[in-house]
Amino acid sequence: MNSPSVLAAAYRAQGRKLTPQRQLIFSLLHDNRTHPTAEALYATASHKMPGISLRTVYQTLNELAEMGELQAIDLGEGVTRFDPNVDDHHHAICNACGAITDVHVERASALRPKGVDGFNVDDIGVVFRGVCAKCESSSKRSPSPQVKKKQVS
Amino acid sequence: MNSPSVLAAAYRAQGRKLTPQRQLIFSLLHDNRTHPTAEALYATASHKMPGISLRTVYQTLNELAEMGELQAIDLGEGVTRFDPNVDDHHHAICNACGAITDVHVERASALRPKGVDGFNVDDIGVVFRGVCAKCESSSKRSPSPQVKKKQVS
DNA sequence: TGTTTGTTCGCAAGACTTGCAAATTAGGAC
DNA sequence: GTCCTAATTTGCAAGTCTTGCGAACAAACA
Repeated sequence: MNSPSVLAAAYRAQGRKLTPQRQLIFSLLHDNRTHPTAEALYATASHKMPGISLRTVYQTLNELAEMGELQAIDLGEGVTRFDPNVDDHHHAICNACGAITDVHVERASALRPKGVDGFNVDDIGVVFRGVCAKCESSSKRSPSPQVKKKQVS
Repeated sequence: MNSPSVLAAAYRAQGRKLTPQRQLIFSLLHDNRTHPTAEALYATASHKMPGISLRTVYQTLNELAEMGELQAIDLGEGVTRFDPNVDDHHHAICNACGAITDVHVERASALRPKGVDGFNVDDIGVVFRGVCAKCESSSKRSPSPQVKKKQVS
């Protein structure tokens, strides 16, 4: 995602207005690697700007996604998460703590589906599920499950 | 997924009852490659057994998923789909017609996430998005978009 | 400062799934 | 074949996440 100032310019260039709400959301998203949900961003935003509405957060996130400034991702949790990282990347999800990490996968773009003829691939998504280093080490003392149901496959 | 008769035995072995509703669902799922949603199965089931409830369909599907007889998959459409194919496989989704196809991916299990240390991979899911052969050829005459938002990445 | 749009906000509504309690029934005993 | 008991099925209400809508508001610009 571009920096808040670049986004501000992009918004103006498109005839969109630069409101305090939008600017706040830009800043909260900048360099954010937590893959927040709209609710999570709303919680943080409310802290800095009491009164901002969840509706506005959703709206701004959708705008940014449409503009290609961020990626809306759905990992099968029932909620949409937003990722400011729009470079080519994939995700690793910890089954214990739920943390989502952006990862690179070598030669991922070279993967091809077998068993289906003439399928024209536009996009490839790889999702790793497992246990992150932090949970791996702490689980030696206290296991902490956290996943509800089988997801993306 | 096992055959209806094997499932029947498995159910009895677990002290579960073999109801007509369950048997019907077993048969509808057998060799089903459409990745149906609960609603879709309910529609078909209702046809053969008027009065069956959507609640029962959901319940039975969840049971089967827990038993490992089928896989609940969420491709980010907002609905859960069920796949009787529990072998190691991945999915190709047509952005035009929405069809979901089971596919194999060579060396998929050898993929590793880069950029995250000590992540212990349990499961890898690959999703291909693009246009299937059928839509590819028909689009030469009539384009037919169908996707709402960006999904699994 | 005034005007014009684009925005924000709050609430209702929509889609999908599950919780719950009452009515029903499969499966085993007699 | 008849009973009994625990598992199931049902229908409805409730819960979660996200969007539609209309009124009030404010950024951008003359």
